[in-house]
Amino acid sequence: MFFFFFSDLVKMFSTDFDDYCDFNDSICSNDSGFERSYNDTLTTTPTTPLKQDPSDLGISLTPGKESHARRKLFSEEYDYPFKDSIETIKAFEEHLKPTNNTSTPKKERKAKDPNKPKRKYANGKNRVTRCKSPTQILKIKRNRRMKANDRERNRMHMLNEALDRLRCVLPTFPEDTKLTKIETLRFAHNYIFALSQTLESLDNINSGQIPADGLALSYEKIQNYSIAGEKVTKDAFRDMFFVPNKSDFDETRNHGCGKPFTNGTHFMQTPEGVLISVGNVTVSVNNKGGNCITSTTGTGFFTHPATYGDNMIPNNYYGRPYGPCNYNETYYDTGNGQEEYFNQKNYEIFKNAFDDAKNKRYGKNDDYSYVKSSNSLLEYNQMSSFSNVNEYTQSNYYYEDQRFYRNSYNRVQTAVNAQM
DNA sequence: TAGGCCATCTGGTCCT
DNA sequence: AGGACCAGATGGCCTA
Repeated sequence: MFFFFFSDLVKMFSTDFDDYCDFNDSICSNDSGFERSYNDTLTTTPTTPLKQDPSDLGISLTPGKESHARRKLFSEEYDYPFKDSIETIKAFEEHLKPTNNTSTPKKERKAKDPNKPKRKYANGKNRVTRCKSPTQILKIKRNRRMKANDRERNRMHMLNEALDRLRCVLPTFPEDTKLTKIETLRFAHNYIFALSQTLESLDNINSGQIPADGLALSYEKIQNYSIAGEKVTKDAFRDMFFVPNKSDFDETRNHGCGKPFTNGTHFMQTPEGVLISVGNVTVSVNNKGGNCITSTTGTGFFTHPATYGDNMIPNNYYGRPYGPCNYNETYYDTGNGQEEYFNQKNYEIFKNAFDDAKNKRYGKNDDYSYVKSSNSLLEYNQMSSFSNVNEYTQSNYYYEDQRFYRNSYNRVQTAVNAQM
């Protein structure tokens, strides 16, 4: 990366000598903003423990008293983003330094006279600082401002890098859509919430606190679930998980995206575990190795067609049909007379299918482009701004859960399964 | 052209 | 004094 801007070069080679000196003072000297902020981080030993690991997301799992200590942003290990410009500056400094071949020979220093009394300097109140001219004050201020700008720029770059790392670990889709900052944070919040709820439900099942045929979670429980002191309301929950209003559920077509289960919740207990509906993703965790994520994003395959035969029958669970990892049928009929749970093999299939799907274009409706052109990403995620239900269901493959229509669509490749 | 998103600059505040 | 953090202002880019 090269952060040396043309305007800087103009300054550097400005015809105004004072301007040049100002610039040289602030940038090219040992007191430059770039150099100081970089070198300081290499030499300064911080008094407080720093989060210096670049891979550290800055998240502490052990809550403690928050320290207000200021932290150094960079460490030796950190790949400082302005190295190139620093090297450029250093090179330019070297260029400015007089060489040994100068035509004006250096003056020999006079030897110090040991008998000469040392000059005394005033301290404290008696010390009088030398008056600075307005030009000098201006230079100092300008220098400080440039250094502060530099630090601020670096700080924001670090923040953006952390956001990028966060984006990488979120199961976002479609894959080629980059979440904005606020969307990234919201989604991370929701994702953690969903996972924690899933784990909690599974723990309750395993400990026998909740009967398998009961409801693990309800809206009321969710409402009382507090995250960082903030209560999750019913509407907020719906928005958080990108699901449409329940009234959007199309009974006649018996499909929809991210609709709640027919018991009114997004969580479903099964004898094998728990199902959680998060937008257009269904997460299933059970105790028989059949954990899976099912998504209807059109970015992957439901499973490899050869994995099971045509006698894979969509089941109905409380009126909400779904495929594998379900209540009544915890295995696949492979078509070879074998019953097969999700396993490593299926996981490999998923991975391969997902890679294949990256390059796959879709059919006549060109669903994704339609989604992108019809609604902003925010609407797409929140699913809260749709005034027209049809706009949401869209009559395309993306928002129709193809699992419901397996017989008619015959394994349309619009869903993804993954072993957790 | 308006609105959303983003990067950057800037001055203020708090802390060491 | 200087660094970290914050929020407001501003301008550029992109899209509907």
